[in-house]
Amino acid sequence: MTERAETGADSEPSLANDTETRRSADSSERAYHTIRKLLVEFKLKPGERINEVQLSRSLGVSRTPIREALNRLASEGFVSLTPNRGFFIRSLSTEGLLDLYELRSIIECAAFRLMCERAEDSEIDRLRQYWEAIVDGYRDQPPDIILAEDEGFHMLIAQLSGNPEIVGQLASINARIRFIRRIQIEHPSHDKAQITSHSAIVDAAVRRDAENGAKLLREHIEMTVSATQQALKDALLKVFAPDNGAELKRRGRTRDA
Amino acid sequence: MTERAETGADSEPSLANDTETRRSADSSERAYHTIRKLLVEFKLKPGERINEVQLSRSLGVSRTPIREALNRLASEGFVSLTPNRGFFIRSLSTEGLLDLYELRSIIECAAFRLMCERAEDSEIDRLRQYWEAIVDGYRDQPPDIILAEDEGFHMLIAQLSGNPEIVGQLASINARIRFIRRIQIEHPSHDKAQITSHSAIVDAAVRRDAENGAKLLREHIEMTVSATQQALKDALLKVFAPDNGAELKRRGRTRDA
DNA sequence: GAACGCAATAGTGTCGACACTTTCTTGACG
DNA sequence: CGTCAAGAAAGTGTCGACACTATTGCGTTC
Repeated sequence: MTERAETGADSEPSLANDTETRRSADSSERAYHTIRKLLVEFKLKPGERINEVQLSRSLGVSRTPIREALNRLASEGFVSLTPNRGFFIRSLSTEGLLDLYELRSIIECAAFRLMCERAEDSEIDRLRQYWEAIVDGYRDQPPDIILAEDEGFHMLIAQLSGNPEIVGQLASINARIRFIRRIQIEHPSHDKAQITSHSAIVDAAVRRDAENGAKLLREHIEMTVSATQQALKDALLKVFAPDNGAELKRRGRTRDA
Repeated sequence: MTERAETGADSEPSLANDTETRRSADSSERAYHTIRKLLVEFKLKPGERINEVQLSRSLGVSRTPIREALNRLASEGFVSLTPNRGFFIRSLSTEGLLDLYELRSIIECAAFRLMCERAEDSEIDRLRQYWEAIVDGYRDQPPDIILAEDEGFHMLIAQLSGNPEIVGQLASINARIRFIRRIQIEHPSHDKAQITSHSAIVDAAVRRDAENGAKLLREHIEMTVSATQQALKDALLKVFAPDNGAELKRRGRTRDA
């Protein structure tokens, strides 16, 4: 689940992202991942209009797979489509972000409760092991790894809920807030509070203390939300500062991943 | 079925939309709605493979808009896509259905709580009015109307939560279980329990009793789930019985069990 | 007679082209 | 000078065609 291979490795997207629908490494699929990455990394800026021809040149494929990818991204809320004007990058306003985090919190807390009810002991133990295996070196990892590990932790809880719809839904939400999470991780406000939170959550899981665990989880998410808000402001400043983006708008192809 | 587009691509009155991203009445959009309707009405049977060429002939457009629609439907969980074999109609097994209902219950209960916290008095009153306006003739309406009214009731709660992500998510879930709901409405097991449930939920909303209302809502949904399971079995029997369906595949062979 | 392989067919994935719509440019008019 | 309109340019929406993959059907071999 945890989507590795998103950073540099271009050839193997793998990953069943929101449903368990498998896709191969055809152009359409690659386009999907590449564009999503561009969005997540702010290479394509919020509010901007997407030029299909330019994109298709950049990626070296025709417009057909580009449009298929964009349609998919539209269903997932990354971009929006206005009839005869094309796709626009959805600007994630602060309030929109809060809404997403709120939904995430709802779903994760419910997942935790279900996990406490249903999961086997061995599964709960897998959660414990997962966290213990990474907790030591957690802070020393590069941001991408921290991000993946953090996301993996939360996704594992979702999986242990036993409800694949929850897994899919959470995966979709995570994809949309991933760039924010990453920004937050790199921001100075990111500290070890995360670590203690996760450990406490694992403890609650082991004790099958649904009530407490859900509460911890909710607080954990709320905490990161407030930390994230400042990080978001800083990030937006950075993104719209001169000299940063604008590499995709050049006539020539942008070499990418 | 509802409409056919012949050679003349004239301006046609469009079709009702249901989610956030607005689209116009282009082929792609029409294809989306038409195919979704086919799915919802079991005209295309679960598990079946979708033949793009056949479909495009049926709808009188080329494969491109068909594929765009199918991609969208895939993101939403209606169909699945396997790499070089095409789109398949997702068979909603009983357990898959339970998962969906569970997710729905989670989200709706949360929405109710948020509504109790945040909604204006006037908004809560709108919910009350909505229900009171339809409760009298509720049982005498044709199934489609009952379905719409019921769905509208639940969607209104989602809207009053003030979180558009919740609204969108619930709308997507509703679309996927709509055909089941409809079947259940037509089934003898559908009775006035629905009505009393809804009324009690409205009462709780007016009192802003989040805890009680969420509980009622959960029980309400759980109740319909169990009622639905039997209805689903009956419906599947009906669908796979001879002489029904099979109008879209005129010259094909029907070779399944 | 059954398993295997090979040819023929059906079907998806992608492409380039074109029609139609929106946006930009330019020049006339007040 | 600013406004507006007509034409040009850019861009999306859809189409038909073709390459490549999966599947089916047929003939061969054991």
